[in-house]
Amino acid sequence: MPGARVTIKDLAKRMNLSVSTISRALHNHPSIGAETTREVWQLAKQLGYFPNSVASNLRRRKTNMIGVIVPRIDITFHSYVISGVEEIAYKMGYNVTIYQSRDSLEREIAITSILQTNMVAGIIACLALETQNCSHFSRFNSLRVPLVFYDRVSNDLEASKVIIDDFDAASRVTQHLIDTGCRKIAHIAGCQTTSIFASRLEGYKAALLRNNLAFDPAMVYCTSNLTYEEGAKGARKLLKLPELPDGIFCANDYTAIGAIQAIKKANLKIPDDIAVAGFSNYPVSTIIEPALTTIDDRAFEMGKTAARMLIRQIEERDANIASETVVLRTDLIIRESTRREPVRP
Amino acid sequence: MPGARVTIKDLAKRMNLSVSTISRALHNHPSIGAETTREVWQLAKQLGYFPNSVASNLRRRKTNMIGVIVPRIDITFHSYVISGVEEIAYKMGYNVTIYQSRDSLEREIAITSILQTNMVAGIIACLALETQNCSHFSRFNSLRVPLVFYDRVSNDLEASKVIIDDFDAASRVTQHLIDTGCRKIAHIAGCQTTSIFASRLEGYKAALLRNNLAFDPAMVYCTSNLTYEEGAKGARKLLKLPELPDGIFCANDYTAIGAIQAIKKANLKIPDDIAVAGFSNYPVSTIIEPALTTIDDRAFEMGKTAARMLIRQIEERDANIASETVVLRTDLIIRESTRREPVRP
DNA sequence: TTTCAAAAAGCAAACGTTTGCGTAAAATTT
DNA sequence: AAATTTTACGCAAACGTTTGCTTTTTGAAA
Repeated sequence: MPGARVTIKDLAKRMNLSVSTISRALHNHPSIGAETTREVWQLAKQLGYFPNSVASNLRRRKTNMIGVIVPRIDITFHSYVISGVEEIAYKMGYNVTIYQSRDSLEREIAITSILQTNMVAGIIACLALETQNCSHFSRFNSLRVPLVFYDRVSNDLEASKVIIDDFDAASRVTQHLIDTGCRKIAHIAGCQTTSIFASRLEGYKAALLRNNLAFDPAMVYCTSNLTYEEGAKGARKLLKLPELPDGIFCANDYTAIGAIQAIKKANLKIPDDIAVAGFSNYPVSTIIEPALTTIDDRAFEMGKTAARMLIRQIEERDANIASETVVLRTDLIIRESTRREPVRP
Repeated sequence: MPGARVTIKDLAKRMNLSVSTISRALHNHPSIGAETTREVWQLAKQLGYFPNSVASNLRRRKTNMIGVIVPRIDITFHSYVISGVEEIAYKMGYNVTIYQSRDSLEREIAITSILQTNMVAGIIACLALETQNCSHFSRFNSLRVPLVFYDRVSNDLEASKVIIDDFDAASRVTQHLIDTGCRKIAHIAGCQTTSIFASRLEGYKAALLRNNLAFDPAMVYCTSNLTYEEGAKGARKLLKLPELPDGIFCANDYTAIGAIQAIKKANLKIPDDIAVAGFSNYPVSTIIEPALTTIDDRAFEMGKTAARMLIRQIEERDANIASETVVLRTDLIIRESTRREPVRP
């Protein structure tokens, strides 16, 4: 950024003061006279001075940059999280730089290197689907760069986390399906090496067992990506079972919507023949017909919380905060896709 | 970022070489012996050296940071643009930092100041709805920081732009409605002080006139935000007109979806009673029933293009590229919401 | 008037790189 | 063998701040 950038030195020269005095004046340091301080500020404004944060960062050996690693920005959930992070960061004087791992471990590793050379003050990350081992993040422990994982987190690394209780949420959705009379509930599941999706499956199972309903592995369709297409495909497959399910709990809203459309195409009624529930409360869940029952995963809140936790750790580094884990409350949002007369046998 | 960070000095000490030699070796400078270079790299790796880009940026007086200002991250369109920007930036070795203006002029101004102190190498921005006057961006001209606007651009400022031809696209959508037999076409419009929305209205008008159809101001419903709710509200209002429209062109997909649901609620058939078209080709436009005819505004492409243009300007600064404007091709995507038998009177 | 403390400002080093210029040794040419 | 070029590296300043320590100035106490 060349051009005629005004520096602290220019101000010093113009006022016959030393650069240290100018610097202190601009920080309203008490050891500088009130009069001088005022004049410095005035001249700075007049000359269009802007502090150079690069120089400042170098000297102070810290930046106000928060590095955020998301699988993809254009997934609704993550765009909400980022929005929340930016909201808090902006208020607190931090900048947010974004990197997409695109669910690739290789890329995630490369990004951690970039973050290290960029001297970020802290990191917020959601692990790539491919990532099993998080050793590439461990360097930040020794560098004492705080790290907050959200949603897809790592358990084999000392780091803060903000998550939802996927087990509990899944179990509540399933219970809701049961409460509305479903007895043969299928599940369209995500990649089972990812803990949140494994937990959702477990929550589903637990609810079944709790209600003395048999768990049937044939009723679980595993996807790798939880896309709309996979949802539709899963539903079509479930519809070919000898015994049709009367409810489907999908591990996210995309698959739920795919499933709904596949079911409608098969001329079955939702929720009467099959009730469908999703997970995430994406905006589209109110658009689909019937509107989708789902779990609000509080993405925006998750972003804000992650940012607050991170900034606190950055600023109270001396306090050496032990890493903490926050579990956000989730809400079950009941809509038309499961709204049928409660049946009590 | 404290902790035991290894610097170039440490390497120099360990190898009894000067820091300049190390620096050059790490850049594979030809004036350093091949043997030495190899050894330096090896030691760097062994000691876990990472360059400090803050120091490097200061010395080189430039960063590899691209500042992106979007109205909101969680709007589908912008999240796609950002994704495209990040994609290119990552490949070219640039970092992307994101700021949300939340359509507030005040905040947009504050962000430009932040970008200036952060010494960004270049800026990609979509103007806030509130922004009429862009003088707060003009500082980057004198600082010689390249600037690329996308979608909502400014005409009273020397800067590159990547846009779509809103007039043409709107005119094509409208023509399509006419071709399918619509004769009384309404328009749900965006905020008319924003040029893209004004152009869409103009394109709509032009198509009408070209086909000898009267333009009726009562057939235009102006919204400020183009939200789902406003779309529904606009449709309800249009349905109360003495003469019902037989087609509605909506300035974006959100309003189109709102309109579709309002129309369905009024027990009118889409597209038979009223055909509906949107603008943007959001994912939800394939989910809504009937699927929505719309314009693909190529958001991801727009982001990639903006990033490429910006980076070229950053790197060829000497060449002093005159600002350029790129108009992206748009595609009319025809779906069920307008698919009716072509009527030729 | 001398003494001393407080207030206000300056000096200079440091942050970790990059880079123009200078120089010694080695290799090449006369 | 001397002169010249090439190769490989070092010196030191610079980028724009921040900050520990020192110095000067001012006003009050002795």
